[in-house]
Amino acid sequence: MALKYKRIKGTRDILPAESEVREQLWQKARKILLRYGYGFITTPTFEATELFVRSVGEATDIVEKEMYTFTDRGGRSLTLRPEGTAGVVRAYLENHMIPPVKLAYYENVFRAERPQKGRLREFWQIGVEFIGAGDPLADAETIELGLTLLKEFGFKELKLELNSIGTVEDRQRYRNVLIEYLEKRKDELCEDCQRRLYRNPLRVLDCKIDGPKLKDAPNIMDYLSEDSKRHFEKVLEYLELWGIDYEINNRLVRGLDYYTHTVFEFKTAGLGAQNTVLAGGRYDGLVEELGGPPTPAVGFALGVERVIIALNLDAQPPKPEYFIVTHGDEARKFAVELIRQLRAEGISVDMSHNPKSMKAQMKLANRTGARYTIIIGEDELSSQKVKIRDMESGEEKLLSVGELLKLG
RNA sequence: GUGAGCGUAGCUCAACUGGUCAGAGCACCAGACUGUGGAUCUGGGGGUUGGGGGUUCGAGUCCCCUCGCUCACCCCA
Repeated sequence: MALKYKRIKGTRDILPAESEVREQLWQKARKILLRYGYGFITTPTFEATELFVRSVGEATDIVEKEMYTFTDRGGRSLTLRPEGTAGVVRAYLENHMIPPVKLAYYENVFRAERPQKGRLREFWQIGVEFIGAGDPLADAETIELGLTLLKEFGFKELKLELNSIGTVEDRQRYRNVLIEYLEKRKDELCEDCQRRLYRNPLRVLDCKIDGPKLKDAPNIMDYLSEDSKRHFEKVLEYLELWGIDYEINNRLVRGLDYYTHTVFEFKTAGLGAQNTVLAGGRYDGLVEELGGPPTPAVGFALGVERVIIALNLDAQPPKPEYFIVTHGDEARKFAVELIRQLRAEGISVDMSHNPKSMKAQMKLANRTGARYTIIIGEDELSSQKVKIRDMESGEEKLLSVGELLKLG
């Protein structure tokens, strides 16, 4: 194959059939989001680099090595958004929105990772941000909304894992204790974890190699403040009230620094190593971090491609209702006018734009999947009728243009 | 960034230990059917076997480099 231009690694072409799948997912999501009081927002694809460094966190992998950052012609450092929350919070502040406010989006995000199953460099997320609500009910509702969306998409087997990482202070306290604990076992840790020990000690517990060995590691629950604990318990109470199954995973950590208190992930089979389809949590410090007043918030994002892969979704590309086949120059001219009228009436109809044999036109008609073929030739012109052929049954009947238009 | 596997027509794949091995099916186009698709038959276009170098009388087939794809690690949706 000697193609001159190819897709950039980790990007995809979304063809007509998959476009239908995505549209269906988004329509389902929209319907439910409206039910929960969400409005929709679209923010720019790129923002000032500093916005993401500030919100996602300087020391996170996303910021350190996964951002598509470039300098524009004015010498400003810009970045293709690696996630959706930062831009939405920025827009919330910039547009002086009044809390509480619920904002949902469907947008592409970019991360320069090595692609693999369920992981792309450009991928799409459906996300929600509930800004200005600090009550545990908001956490619980957000989780319940995520579950509702996934069920609506068709998921049957889902595992909800959740944890609380408390406030920034709680986490700092826990971090210190954990580092102390890990330092004593430094020699037993794998290479990666020795490196992670000071940078991201919470991650060590999640390590596939070392995690299981550290059964007696300090538990974050023991280091949460009373308020934090109570908040988390309230969240669990609501989930139980609604009969939502969950599993507490005290080693669940998120890769973005802005999270506080509740963090959660929905996992599923069929995704290879990337088994999380939806993840999120509370981020009470972010609005303030970005220059606003102290404002609690909670949200999540789900990976559209992961949903499609996990559920093995597909759909038919759109088909026209009619396809016009002509014989002779006069008939073609007649068809050109007819097709315009039909389309003006809202009917989907197409024809061959290159003059071809009737056989070739019929083949094209067949391939487009049209329900009916409209055949126009000398006979039809002289009788002022067109022949409608049912492509399924092969039945044909003559109709006047007026009758055809009425039929729709 | 690290590791493993794979790269032959648009697609799915053949070609024994290096020797008519550059093929098949599907798809596409045309004809059989000078006004009719999806079936059948016939024919046609399309590949510098990802690219470069090497070994050899001779290389998709062996060696090296390179590019690309896939999966996994890391991390994440």
